[in-house]
Amino acid sequence: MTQFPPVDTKASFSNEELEVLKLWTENNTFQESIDARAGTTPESDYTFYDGPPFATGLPHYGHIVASMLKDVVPRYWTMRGKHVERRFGWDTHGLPIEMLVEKDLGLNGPTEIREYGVAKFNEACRANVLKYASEWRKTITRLGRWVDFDDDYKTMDLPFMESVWWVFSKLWDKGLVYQGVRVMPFSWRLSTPLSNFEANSDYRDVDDPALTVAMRSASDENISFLIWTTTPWTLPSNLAIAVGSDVDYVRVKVEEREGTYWLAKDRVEAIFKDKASVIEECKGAALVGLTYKPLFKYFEGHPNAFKVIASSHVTTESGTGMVHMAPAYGEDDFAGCEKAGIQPVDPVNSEGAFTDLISDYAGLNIKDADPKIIQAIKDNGQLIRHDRIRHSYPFCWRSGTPLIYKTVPVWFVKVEQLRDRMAELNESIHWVPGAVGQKRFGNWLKDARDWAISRNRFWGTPIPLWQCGKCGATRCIKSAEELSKATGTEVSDLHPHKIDHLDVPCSCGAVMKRIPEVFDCWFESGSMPYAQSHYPFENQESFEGNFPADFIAEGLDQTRGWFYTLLVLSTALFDKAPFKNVVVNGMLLAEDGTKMSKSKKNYPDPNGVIDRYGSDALRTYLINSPVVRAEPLKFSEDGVKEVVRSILLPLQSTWSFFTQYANIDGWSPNSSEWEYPKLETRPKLDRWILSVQQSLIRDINDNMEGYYLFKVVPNLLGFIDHLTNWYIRRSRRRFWRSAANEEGRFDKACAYATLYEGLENFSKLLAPLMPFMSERLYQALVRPHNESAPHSIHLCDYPDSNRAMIDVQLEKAMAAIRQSVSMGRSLREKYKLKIRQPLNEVSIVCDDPEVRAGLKDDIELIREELNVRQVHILEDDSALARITLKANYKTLGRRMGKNMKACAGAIATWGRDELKTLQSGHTLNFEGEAIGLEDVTIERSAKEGVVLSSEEGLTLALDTTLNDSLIREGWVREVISLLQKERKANNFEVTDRIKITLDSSSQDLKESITNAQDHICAETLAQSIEWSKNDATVHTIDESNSIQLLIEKYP
RNA sequence: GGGCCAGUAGCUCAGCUGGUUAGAGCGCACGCCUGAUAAGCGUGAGGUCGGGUGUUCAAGUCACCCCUGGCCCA
Repeated sequence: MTQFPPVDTKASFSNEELEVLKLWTENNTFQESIDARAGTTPESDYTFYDGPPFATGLPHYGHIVASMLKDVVPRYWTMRGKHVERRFGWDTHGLPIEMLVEKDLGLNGPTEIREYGVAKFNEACRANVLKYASEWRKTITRLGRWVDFDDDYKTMDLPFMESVWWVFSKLWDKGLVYQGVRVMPFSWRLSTPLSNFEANSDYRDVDDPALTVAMRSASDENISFLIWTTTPWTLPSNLAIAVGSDVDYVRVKVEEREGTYWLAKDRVEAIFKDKASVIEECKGAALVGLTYKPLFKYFEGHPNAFKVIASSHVTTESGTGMVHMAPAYGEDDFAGCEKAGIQPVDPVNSEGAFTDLISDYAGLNIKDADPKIIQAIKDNGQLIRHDRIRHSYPFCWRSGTPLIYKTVPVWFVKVEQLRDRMAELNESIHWVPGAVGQKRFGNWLKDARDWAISRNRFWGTPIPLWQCGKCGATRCIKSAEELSKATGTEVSDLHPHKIDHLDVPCSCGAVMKRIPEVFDCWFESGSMPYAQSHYPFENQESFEGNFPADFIAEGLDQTRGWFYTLLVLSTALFDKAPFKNVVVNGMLLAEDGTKMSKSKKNYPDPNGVIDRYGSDALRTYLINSPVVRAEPLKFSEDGVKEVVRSILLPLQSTWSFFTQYANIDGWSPNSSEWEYPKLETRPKLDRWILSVQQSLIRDINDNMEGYYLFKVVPNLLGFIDHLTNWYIRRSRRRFWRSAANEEGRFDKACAYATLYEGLENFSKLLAPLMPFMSERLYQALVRPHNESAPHSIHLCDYPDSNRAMIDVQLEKAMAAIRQSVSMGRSLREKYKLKIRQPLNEVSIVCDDPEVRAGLKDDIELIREELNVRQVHILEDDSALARITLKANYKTLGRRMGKNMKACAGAIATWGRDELKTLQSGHTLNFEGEAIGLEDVTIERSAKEGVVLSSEEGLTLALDTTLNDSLIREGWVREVISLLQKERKANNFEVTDRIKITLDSSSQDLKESITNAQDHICAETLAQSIEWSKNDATVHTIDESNSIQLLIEKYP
């Protein structure tokens, strides 16, 4: 009869996982895991927010890491009894999809999109944005992530967009929204601002004019300030000169030139070679406030302008160290002038031509105007140098024209006003790792600036502001219904092309039109807590009961992204932090440390890795990597393989071992044939492994509750070592031996019960991390024998540590035993004595009486492991080791101070006598200070044939002398081992009986074997041993003895 | 240019509020057990803790400066 399904150790983990997926789908297990925990109290709810990804490409490792975190934590809390809803989110608006669609349609920028038709364009975006959604679903599901794809949220859904409007309207009502300008990369060819990302995508090396221009002091015609620029067209808009406060400046007289010039000291040689002589020198701060005559007349009299101002961005690496400031055309210029109270002027239109403000060049493209401007300065005598420079400059990646930086009107949210409160609320968030929240995020909050939330694009949530062309009134529309009422038109879609034709009547009698901008898509993802539930239009109660989220997870790059926008909006709306716990993951790099790159193919396809090693292995590899501590991970397929080797295979092997023997013995947890022994009646080894397991459960729960996920796998590895390399190894014989008598049968029952409980608990511990392997264990071991057990492990409760089962003394003693065995092996290695060679005795010395008692209690175990006839546990090691004492710097350091070195020197001369004094409770004196037992550490040096492990306070000596009896016993062990190997080589079942035929030329060996015949037969399940000549392989036992052996199955 | 993180064995990483023999895994060398497992087990070699200066009786750990790499911002 088979109680447990046999384990196919040849099967691939990946294929077995597919079976598990099938099981979950058939039983609708995910949904049940949520429903089963649905409680009536808010405390039973655990809220998780999914940060929405963009599905404009296939999921890569970064998404897989995030998905894994977003699965492990919710699974854990579900098993802890929480009701955890998990809705998948999609980011659907914004540039990534617009760019793809532009490319598909062969369009170039806003002008062409308008010609093509915004409606058609937007519908194309809508149709394409979820192109990869099914691939995503497939990969994420295969990874084992449980998340609801059916009840997902998309930022382009009407309810979502309507909630975004509501969020915005709240900000509007609170007076947190205003219109301003911002300097952005701008393509005059396409008449549109670009994102920084776009501006970075096409840098080219180009030649540009580099002008050094003299700005004449307003008070003294003969003094000039030297500025430098590569964009002559910005000179008519110059409004200030910036200097660095701490930079050294000089005024110089130059050979063959009239007047004197101010410039940075470090730049004199670069500009004037050796022709300049210094007249005056000072720090930049001393120049601030000096005034100069405008280079052109167009903006004469501009308030606060034409002064020297201080700015932190000034360097002396190029130019003159005095920076030309045209605030409309550079971000630094803008910021510097804003501080100095200088409003920007912008005489360039959106096609890149000068406006009427610059009367001489009106209508001329700025690049075409460059030569004329240069000529004008030259004619004035203010052009000091005219060079050409080759530098890297951004180009419009669409039209191939040079970009300019230019102010554009933008809608802002007043984040600066919320800044302090945001920092306070941030304190309440549990960040993992902590430094990301305190340092990186905290610093970012400290100098947060107002947030530009508008974009001049098409596919997005429109900003719901309508403005009157006549009176200038602005109205914020708060819902689809309000828009319907105001316009008398049914509204079922809020996208710009569906509503922009709707005019809202103004109280002045004219009509209001919607402003052209759409929201920055970060505004939408920051609105996600409200918008995914269509709050406040629906689900008011459930939202308010579950806000803020218990947990979110995203990558380090989201510090300025999602984490930030969530906090801004929740602070403004609810004065609350939007989430309580956040795990931040690092970036994934290719194995060589460079960025993962599709074109370089420097990383393996994720689906391929899952096919080869399975999702459990990939998940475990990732969660045990630096990436979970927000550090970068160099992804290595070998690392995934290593997880299979170090965790999955040992575990499978243990499972298979258990199954094999349980089926032979007909054991099952509720079998009427077998007694089920109480824990306290079981042998020490059993109580030990279960104690270790309870300690493990305690540690894992502590780490999971603190979201320290990276600490979990090392815990698991430690347990697997204890289980396989000690518990099972030590228990093998217990499973195997015949259970003929009462005692043997009871011991066997203990072993089965213990290993079974160990495996059951361990599989539950693994469940959140390795949902597949744990399910397989559960289905094979637990389900068939417990009708009331839930049908999936993921419906079970997570193990809670039973402190009563933890026996600290026992764990300590066992650690000492393992250490002793390891030391014994080390000595055998040193003296080339293999384990099969029995030895006379080993002595173990330990000064801790409790550990000593533990060792004594398990003397038989040590005897067996080290294959010695006698084990002595001793208190006094004077026969084995020399002793020196050493100062305990930690306790003495503070007391001794400068005397520490002398004191350590004195203690080093002490020996056994001094130690005895200290051990008897007395103290010794050093320069007036009393030194007690706590203040010294005992250092032992081994005598010959002895090893020491100071860590465990253990000393071990091995008697390495051999005699005839020991040698002969070794031969027998050797022969048994050869016979077992032979059984295995012949693929015999472990229960097969055999017949042995031996042949040897050595009379001594024959004699020894004959004397031990019964023992050999019992060990190898042999019915008989015969001697006869045969030509089997010759096995060497030692220099003078060899043997040939044959075995056959006994009929 | 700024903020943050990292730099420890050939590789990937631990190392608590400073305390004296700096650890683990992989790889390497050598060896070993086995009636679950060779995708096993053990032992060993291997480090001027990125560089410098300082604080201290004592620095991988604290401070300052510099170098290299990453993320974000400018």
